[in-house]
Amino acid sequence: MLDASTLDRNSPLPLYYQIQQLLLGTIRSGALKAGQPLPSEQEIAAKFRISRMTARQALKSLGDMGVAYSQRGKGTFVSPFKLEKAFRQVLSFTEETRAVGSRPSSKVLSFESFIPNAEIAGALRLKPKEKVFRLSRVRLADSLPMGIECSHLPVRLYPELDRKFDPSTSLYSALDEFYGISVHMTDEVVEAGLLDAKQARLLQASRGAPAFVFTRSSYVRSGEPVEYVKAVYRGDRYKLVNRLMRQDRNNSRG
Amino acid sequence: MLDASTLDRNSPLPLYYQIQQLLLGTIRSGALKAGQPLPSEQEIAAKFRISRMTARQALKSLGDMGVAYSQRGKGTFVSPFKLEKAFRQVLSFTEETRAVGSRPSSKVLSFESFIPNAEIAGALRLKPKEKVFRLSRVRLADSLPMGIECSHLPVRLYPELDRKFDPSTSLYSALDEFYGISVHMTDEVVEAGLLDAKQARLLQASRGAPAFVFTRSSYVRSGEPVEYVKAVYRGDRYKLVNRLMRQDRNNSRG
DNA sequence: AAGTGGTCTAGACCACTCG
DNA sequence: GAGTGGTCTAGACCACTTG
Repeated sequence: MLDASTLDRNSPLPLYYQIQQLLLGTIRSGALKAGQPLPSEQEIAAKFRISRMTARQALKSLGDMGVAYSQRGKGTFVSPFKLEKAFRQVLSFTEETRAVGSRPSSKVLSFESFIPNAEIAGALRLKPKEKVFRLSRVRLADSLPMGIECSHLPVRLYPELDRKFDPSTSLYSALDEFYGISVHMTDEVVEAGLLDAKQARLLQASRGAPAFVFTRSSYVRSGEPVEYVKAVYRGDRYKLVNRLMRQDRNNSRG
Repeated sequence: MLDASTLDRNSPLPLYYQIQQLLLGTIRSGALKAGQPLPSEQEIAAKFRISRMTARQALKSLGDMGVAYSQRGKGTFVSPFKLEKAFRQVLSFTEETRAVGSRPSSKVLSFESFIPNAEIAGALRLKPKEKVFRLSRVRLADSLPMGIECSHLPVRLYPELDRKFDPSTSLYSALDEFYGISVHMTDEVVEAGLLDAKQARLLQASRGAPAFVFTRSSYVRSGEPVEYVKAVYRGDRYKLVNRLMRQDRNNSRG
């Protein structure tokens, strides 16, 4: 396995990345378990006949991914934390629901364009009288109503979205596919609240039942806001799972 | 500013880190704004008379911190996202409260050791009949009750904690100082619920008011669990602020 | 003393972007 | 074509950990 012949020097994939994938494979296969040492930088460099800096880059990339961690003088070890699970990323309802093994679906309540109020216009940094699409949907997992989501999307960024987007599919996929806009970051505020009468009816729950209230602003890498969401989820069917890391002292000493 | 003389080659701090700090300073001072280009790798290397790889490491570290991002062929730019704020890290109540400019305090409800139930013992991976400390506190910000926290800590890891720890100080600081144990990661489950009669009384709120219910397991880097917390927070005084990043394609192509 | 990761050098070739 | 970041080399010295 750890052999120079397994590397393809003509591949467009960099050498460090090919090695990263090999090491990732041995970890995922279970051959290397949590806490066990990975091959050292010197060992990798020798076996693959590459420079130590390249071997180091492969191990470093595993560290950046959270799959391994290094200790000076000791070695590099498999991290006990599987961040493939439970790490909270920007996920659409579709992705999130599939990730837990359920089947996502939607019931569209409304899909229209209009000039929004100051809260929405401010969050999306709209010009005066600029329009947005508003897409309101009940979200279901395995046909059980989970929550109500109300997305606001600037018409300027998504011309003819109402004709191009099939609401039975993932909104994020459509935005990426049709407009080349992919969300890089989302800021989310979560509040604890109670369902009002209308929400309770749509979610087939009791009025006054506990609920999560989400307000989300999403941005592309340049910082431009591209979506503003208000959502209410049933407190009895929805849990938040967060993984929080302590500040890493590597790059911010002191 | 960008001058070889500003680097200290005898410092124990690495050169790339000194450069990182200089660049961070120009960004924090506002001299370099979101979206503007940082000096290129070649430029930094020339001005500081260091190798390009070292200049690259400085820029890379800013990228890892989320302060900047690089585009092949174009340059490295200041990220529009200030992750110094709102990025959700492992923070104690003390740290979190101070971060928003309020004064944290606590009222200790109980502090005792006992053999816990299966839920707690399982989360902390205790041996049969192994004891834990349980520290129950009402948490206050500027003297307003915010929530009730109930920490469980294995006695094995923290001998004589009940004598060493001053409950008016930060628990995390004490664990680090007295036992060299520093939390690396926390998995958190958040549920939406309602205050029961006892909780409402302790929090000076109404029974049935909306609330957050937290269950947190904290680990050191090796994966060993070191704390298990159950907490209830007032829904009207507490908000969760999360920052979610979309999966980065850098180190996990495909 | 031997092995480990952390830093650093002085080059090199490449793919990409932009004018 | 000039400038940028991405990758890679073949060395080097250091601090740290362990037997």
